[in-house]
Amino acid sequence: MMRDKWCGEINESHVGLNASIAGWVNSRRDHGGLIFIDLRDRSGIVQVVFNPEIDAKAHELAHKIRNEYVLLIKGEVRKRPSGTENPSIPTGGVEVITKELKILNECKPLPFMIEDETDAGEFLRLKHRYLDMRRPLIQRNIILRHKTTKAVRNYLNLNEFLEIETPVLTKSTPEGARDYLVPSRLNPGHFYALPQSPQLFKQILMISGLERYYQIVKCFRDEDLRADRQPEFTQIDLEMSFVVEEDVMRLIEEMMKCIFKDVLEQELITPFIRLSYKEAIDRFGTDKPDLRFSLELEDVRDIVKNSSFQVFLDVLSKGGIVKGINAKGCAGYSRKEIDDLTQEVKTFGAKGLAWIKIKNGFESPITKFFPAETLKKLADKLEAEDGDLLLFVADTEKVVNDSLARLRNEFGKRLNLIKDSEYKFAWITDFPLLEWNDEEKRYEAMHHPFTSPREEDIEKLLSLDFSNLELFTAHCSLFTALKARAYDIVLNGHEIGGGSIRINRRYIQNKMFEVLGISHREAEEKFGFLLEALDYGAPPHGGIALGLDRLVMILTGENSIRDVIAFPKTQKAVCPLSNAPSIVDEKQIKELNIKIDAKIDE
RNA sequence: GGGGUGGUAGUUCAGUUGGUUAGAACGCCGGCCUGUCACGCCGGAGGUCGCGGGUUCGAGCCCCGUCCACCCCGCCA
Repeated sequence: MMRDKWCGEINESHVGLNASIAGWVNSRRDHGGLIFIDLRDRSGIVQVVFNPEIDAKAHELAHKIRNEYVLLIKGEVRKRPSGTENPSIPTGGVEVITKELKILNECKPLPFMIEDETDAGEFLRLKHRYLDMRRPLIQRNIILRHKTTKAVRNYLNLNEFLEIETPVLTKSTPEGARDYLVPSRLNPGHFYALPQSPQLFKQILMISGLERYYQIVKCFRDEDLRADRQPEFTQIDLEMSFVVEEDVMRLIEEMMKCIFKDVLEQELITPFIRLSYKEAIDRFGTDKPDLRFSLELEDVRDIVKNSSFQVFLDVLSKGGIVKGINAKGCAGYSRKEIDDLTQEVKTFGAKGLAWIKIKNGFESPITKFFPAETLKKLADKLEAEDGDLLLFVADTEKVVNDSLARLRNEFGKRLNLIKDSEYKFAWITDFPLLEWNDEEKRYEAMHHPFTSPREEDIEKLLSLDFSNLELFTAHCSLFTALKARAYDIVLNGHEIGGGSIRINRRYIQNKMFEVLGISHREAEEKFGFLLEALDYGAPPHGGIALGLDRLVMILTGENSIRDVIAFPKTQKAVCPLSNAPSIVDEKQIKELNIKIDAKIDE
């Protein structure tokens, strides 16, 4: 080994000893006589001193040292002279007096400075990710991610799970996200798909009798990006046989306990809160509520129907809803501030935002449509006090809930209702089995097509006739009443995972495909191997997949999963470091029997 | 596909009503400096104002288009 100590581990106990350390020059302070250098490696920073009276040669050489030069230093650990200690770093009581300096490599002037509080643009940071990742903050994130996967593996290994790999070159499936496709050279005109998740394979593993499977695995979805969505992302994927919902949820609760203990040294309280999908939507407007604060939505239909406010009445007559939220203490909001909030809800399709300020009475352009008694009831319902701002949205259920859920989160932040370092888990259960897709005019699986309906809904499902569209629509309410054996896990307002108990009987799976409008032939083509496997003694099974990137993002307190991924992509799914994707040689394309039909800017 | 914000020195930004030579800080280069740790002091270099077009006597600034980045909607079982 070139070195025998890490920079960050040097302390008072090493005083008087010789040490070899290596690392990068974090900063230099050249006094002409004495030269100080902060040397950094993964473990931390230690001050190195060059004194011409101790080693004139090293001192001379040290003049040319610049930031991020790579050095090997041999020297003596010394207590710093009294009064020159630096309490702001862990090694601040000591320093290394250089007796031998070796410059292992030089470094050009940097495109941006390497410091935790960098203000460099993100694109630049990603382009030079190797420099960005030298920042202790990013290193901390990467290390924390490692600790998380280590805790996961420890826990699952102890619980008889087997880590099993599944194919990356796999089959395109019709449901779900857009696939990334890989052309097959050996099979002209045929394509693999990169897996959106190992869903089918993990079910096959259960049918194979392997009982408990897990994998920390890359998944791929060719959809547009967000702060918490990358085209390739990592799941903690697991599946178990002979279990019901409760078993999977308990297992994950225990796993989270281990993660929090190992990674954050925190005790989690279990079981986590359980909310039905309906309750989550009713109270918070979303199936991923942030439970660190209350600020709940209130349904005010019954109250506002006693008004002459046509906007509300129209919505109600069309079967829409009206809900409100109380922005505590915001009665002082200006016209512009309310306009900005209105703009915010318009992105969800809301046509407007009704407001009432509580200021020694009711102040609002709409009060004239409301009898005094009705206003009083509204205020009571929203527990309004003097100084509050009441906000209402009237529209379809979806628009109202989406809009107010956003406002709720916004006010959670603005009103400082959210404590950092607080973690609120919840399980969301009792999801509808099906969801109407208005674009395709058909029902879709809310979770995925392999999710089992509730036991008591199976008979209902089987008895229904889906062959004709009219009956289909006539039975609308029946379909939406069907519940899935699915569960999502939510942490601080982020969906960090979801799973279900799967269908393990062929006839039920067949029926599901029928409901989803997937023809017998298509089902055979796309999922035939699973369907067939179901015929050969498929055990009851279920599982879950957790988004590792999102989980680690929350554990590190970051706002984007890009900060917890070593090599993330930009919003256009470009890797600024490698410049992928790129055009390829004509020859490569030809070998794949593919023709490009696109204008390409080189 | 849509909405929003941004793009000026290596970096982060400022740049007035369209008007002379486009500034600051940090970084970089040279010099001085033996207790600094945001070292200090003196001096210096550094610009295709994202790109293309237009309006104008004159554009970093106004208009049109385009590219890129970030946030959001759609989309993401």
